[in-house]
Amino acid sequence: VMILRSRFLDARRKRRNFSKQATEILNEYFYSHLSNPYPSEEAKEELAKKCSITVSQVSNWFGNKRIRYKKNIGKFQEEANLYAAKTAVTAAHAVAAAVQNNQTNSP
Amino acid sequence: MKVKRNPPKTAKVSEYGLVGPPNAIRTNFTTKQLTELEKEFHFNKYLTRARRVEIAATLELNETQVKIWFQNRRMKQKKREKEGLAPAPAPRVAKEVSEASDQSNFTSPEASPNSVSS
DNA sequence: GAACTATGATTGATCGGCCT
DNA sequence: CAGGCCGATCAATCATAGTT
Repeated sequence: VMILRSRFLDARRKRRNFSKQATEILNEYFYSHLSNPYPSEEAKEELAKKCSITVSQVSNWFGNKRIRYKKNIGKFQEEANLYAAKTAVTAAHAVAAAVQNNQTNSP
Repeated sequence: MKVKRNPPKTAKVSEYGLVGPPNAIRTNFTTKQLTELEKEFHFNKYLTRARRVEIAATLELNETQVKIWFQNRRMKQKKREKEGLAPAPAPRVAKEVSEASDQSNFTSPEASPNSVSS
């Protein structure tokens, strides 16, 4: 009878899911840094700005993501591949642009 | 009560090798304990050795638990202060999908501890 | 519309670093 | 050198939003 679960002191816990694009940005960072998914304070601030959320929320997101990812890597495999591919495409575009720029610039 | 990890700062955490101390129970503080701790915190943000011993005895907690509670509590407060002071960047995200993001954020942090024991 | 899942937030506790 | 604090993180859990 001592184990009381009067833990609902969190009236402010009115959570709101992040926008689709915010999640997109966060996942992109997470999967492109999968070997070390620990954004620096600066990186967090940047992400926060891009996602229109607070730095704390970015921290929460990464904290949850890291734990949940390692808890069940399999469940996130699909997602991982998806973002890996996306990053690859982005990189390819960057390379292409660089090449183009190099050609028009070198006599 | 130990969860050995290896959060790499200057290394890689590649394989999240399961660290496995079988025991690691997260003690649940009772409402009374939390109330007392909170009360003490508002009196002093920092504890003296003597006060810590006293509180630990009164609430039936380790000195470590009391110490840690205060540390966490201070961090919590700091976070709150920081959060509550600059939440209104109103960048017109003039793009496609973006629902109304209302943030009734004002300078009113704490709520009242309600203990509605059944 | 209940049952289940996804997800953001909270928090006791640990880790490493720094300071006293 | 021991002990405390800070900052970041973990890990389990809560409560709600979104699915089925």
